[in-house]
Amino acid sequence: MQHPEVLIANFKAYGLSPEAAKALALIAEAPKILKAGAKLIEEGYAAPGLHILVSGLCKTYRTLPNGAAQTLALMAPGDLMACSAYVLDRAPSHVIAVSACSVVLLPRARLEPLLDLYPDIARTLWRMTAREMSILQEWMVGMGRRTAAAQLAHLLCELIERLPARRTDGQHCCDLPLTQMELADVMGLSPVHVNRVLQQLRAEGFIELSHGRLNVLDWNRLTKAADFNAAYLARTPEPVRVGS
Amino acid sequence: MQHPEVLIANFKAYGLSPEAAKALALIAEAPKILKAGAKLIEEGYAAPGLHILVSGLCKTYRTLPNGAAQTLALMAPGDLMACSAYVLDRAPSHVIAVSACSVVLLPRARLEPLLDLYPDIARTLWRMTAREMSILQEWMVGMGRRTAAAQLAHLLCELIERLPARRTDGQHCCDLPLTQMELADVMGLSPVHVNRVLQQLRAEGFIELSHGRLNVLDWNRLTKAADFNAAYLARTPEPVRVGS
DNA sequence: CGACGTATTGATTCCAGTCAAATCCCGTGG
DNA sequence: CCACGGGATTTGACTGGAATCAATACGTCG
Repeated sequence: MQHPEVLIANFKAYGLSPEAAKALALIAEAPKILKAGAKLIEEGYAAPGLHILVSGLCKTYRTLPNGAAQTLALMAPGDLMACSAYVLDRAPSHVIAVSACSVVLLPRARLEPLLDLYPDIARTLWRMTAREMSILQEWMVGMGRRTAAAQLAHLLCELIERLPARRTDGQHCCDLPLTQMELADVMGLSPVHVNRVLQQLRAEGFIELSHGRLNVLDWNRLTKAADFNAAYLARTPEPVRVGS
Repeated sequence: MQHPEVLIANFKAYGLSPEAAKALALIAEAPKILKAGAKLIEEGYAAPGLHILVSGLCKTYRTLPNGAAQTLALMAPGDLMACSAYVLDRAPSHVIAVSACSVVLLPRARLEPLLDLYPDIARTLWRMTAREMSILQEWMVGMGRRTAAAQLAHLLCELIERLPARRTDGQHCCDLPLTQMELADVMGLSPVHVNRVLQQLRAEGFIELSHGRLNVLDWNRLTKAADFNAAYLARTPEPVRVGS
C-alpha cells in the first residue's frame, strides 16, 4: 500500500470527505524514515509543517532540571505529531522515534491554503487534537487516581487498541517496543516499580510481555481490572460505528 | 463592559482577525448565569454548541468506580469549555461551575457556517485547544515527576497567570475559590496531604491562602521553586508579544 | 568473548494515603 | 444574638505504596 492511500484512509477514518483527504495526501512530502531513537522535533523548534506518523511508534516527552523525564504522548500510525508545535509555531517538547518510523510532512505553505479551501480539514485536525487530548486525560486519571497496576493495565489496553494488533477471540497481541524505563516515563513511576507491577500482571495471567511483544491473554478480565472503556479513542463524532 | 466586547477582545488575544471575532460575538447567545456547583455539561451529553466561559471558574472532571474524582481541567474566563464535547459531539466528562459563573453559548447551527466562512476561526479554535492541551501536559509533568510541593507551587503560579489577578511588584494575588479537596483532585493527591504541603509553602513565606484568596508573597522565589515557565500559556503563535 | 543496555531481585527509606478526631468557619434559624 | 449544623481545615498516629540504592542476571550485538 502506498503512503498516499494510507493517509487518505486515515483521514477518512476521522470522518473527512474523500476529496479533502485526497487533497491532503497530494501535498504530503515523501515519507522520512527515522531510526529508533532519532529526534524528530526539538523543544523550541519552529515546525515546518504538520507531521503525521505513517508507521512505527514515536513519543513526546519533557525533561526536568533534575534529569527526570515525563512522556506526554505516544503516537501510533495515523496520529498527528506535535500538532501544538504546528499551531503554536513552537514545539513545547521533544518528539523522538521509539522504534523505526516512517513520517510524512504536510508543509505549512501547502497546508494553509488547503485549510482555507476545505474548512472540513481544520475541523478534522481539530477533532484529531481533541482525541489526543482525551488520551492525555485518560492518562491523567491513571496517574492521579488509579493504582499502579490498574494504570499499567489500562495503558496496555489502550495500546492494543491504538497500535496495529492481531486480535483473536480473547487473545490480543501487538508489537510493543517500549522498555520498562519508557513505560515508567509514561506512567510517572520508577522503572523498578513498573517491573514489579508487570510481574504482578503476568502472575495473574493477564498478559505476557517480553522481547517487545505484548500478548493479552484475557482481554475481558484485563479491561475489567483496568476499568477500560475504549470510547475515548473514537475517531468520529458519532458513537462508535461498526463496519465501513 | 458588554459580553460581546469581552468575547471579541478574547478572540483577538488569540490572534483572530477583528472581523471574524465580531462575527463570532454576534452569534453568541445571551450569557447563562451558573451558581457555584451547577452542572453545565454531563458526561455523555451531546453539546448544543461551543461554550465559552465569561467569568468565574469551572472545572472538568471524571469520577471512578471507587468514587474518587480527578479534575482534568480548570477553565478561566475566555477559555473554551469542553471543546471535545463539541467536536466529538459527546462529552467525555462532566463540567461544573466551581464558583458563580457566566457562560456564553455559540450554538452549533450558527457556528458551523462561520467556520466555513472564516477559516481563521477554526485555526483559532484549534489553537485554543492546543493551548488547553499544553496546560494538561504541564499538569501531567507535575503529577508524574514533581514533588507535591513543586506541583502545588506550579499550579498556583499557573492560576495567578490564568485567572484575573492583581499583580504588583513581587506580590500577586487573585481569588481562588478552590477548596483543598478540589486542589487535591486537580493534583491527584489526598486532601490531607494538600493541606500539609500548603502549610509548608506558607511556612516558607511563599504564599498566603485562605478564605478563597491567594496571595503570592514572593513571585520570583515561587516560580523558581516550581520550575515555572509561563511560555506554555501563550495564546498566540509567536513568542509572547508585549503591548497591544 | 566482552560490553552495554535491559530486566530482575532484595533491602531499606520515605512520601503520601488512610483513619479519626478536633477545630474552625460561616450561614441559618430559633 | 446566640445556638446549631455542616462543610472545610487542621492535627496526629499509623500504614502502605512506591522510590531509592545496590547488586545480580539476562541478552543482544559487535
